[in-house]
Amino acid sequence: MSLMELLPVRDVTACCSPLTREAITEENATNLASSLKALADPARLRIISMVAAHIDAEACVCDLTEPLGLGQPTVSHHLKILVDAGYLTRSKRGTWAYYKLVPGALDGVARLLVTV
Amino acid sequence: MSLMELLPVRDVTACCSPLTREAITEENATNLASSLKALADPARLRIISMVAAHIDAEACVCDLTEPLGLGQPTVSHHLKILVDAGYLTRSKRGTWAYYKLVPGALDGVARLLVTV
DNA sequence: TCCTTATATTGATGTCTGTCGATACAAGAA
DNA sequence: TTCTTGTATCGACAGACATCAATATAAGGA
Repeated sequence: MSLMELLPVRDVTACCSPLTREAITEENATNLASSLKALADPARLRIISMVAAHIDAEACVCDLTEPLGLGQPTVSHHLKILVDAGYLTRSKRGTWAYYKLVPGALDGVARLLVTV
Repeated sequence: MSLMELLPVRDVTACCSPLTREAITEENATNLASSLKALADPARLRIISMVAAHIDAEACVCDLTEPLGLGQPTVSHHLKILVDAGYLTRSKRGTWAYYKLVPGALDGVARLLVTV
């Protein structure tokens, strides 16, 4: 239920068939809920969208704080949640930390929701 | 940010293209986050899965409380959130309230997440 | 070495959320 | 009408969350 015990979304989505295809287990429901919770915040959705739209599809913290209108610690906090959940990767170059989308992560979640 | 001011998921997903296709607006991010938040709970994911798996793809509160292991007020609370978010419909017949999936609601959310 | 810059972490605060027990409401049966 | 049953709402409580200011860490430059 908390955002702290997080299985990477890749592992969460590898396990099962779509929600409405067969009854989900309690454990898988807990894991999927955690992955969705990591996504279910306006700032984090915008971060994902901004990273995808940025040059080379990567962005550093300094690219995000001003357009988000949030403090740097808050942005770092959201980025950590997205990395821990497996939606973003972090790579440090010099003093900068660059964040990129994990290919297929969002698609894995989408696959579990779809009904067709 | 709260679960209380909720736009039906149908309206949320009608508005925009996938998250990673173009930068999402602040308002659309807020709406999508609310729709995802309604989904991001183990009990509610299991409810959706159970309703889909039930006979005639509908279920009443009494069908859900025991398998969920939650009290009746708690289940009613979760159902209200899912109805308000536009994932379920409620129809009352006699003393029973029957809940059904809203066709296409989950697919609308999935469409916004997908990157391909 | 010291300074500067970019990022992460810590601690605190107000708000939100999931759950329950108690109660209210609704509808059919006696 | 009264009783019973299924569901909804209310009030309370503990835990979780988003945010910030302050501080710590890391890495390059002078």
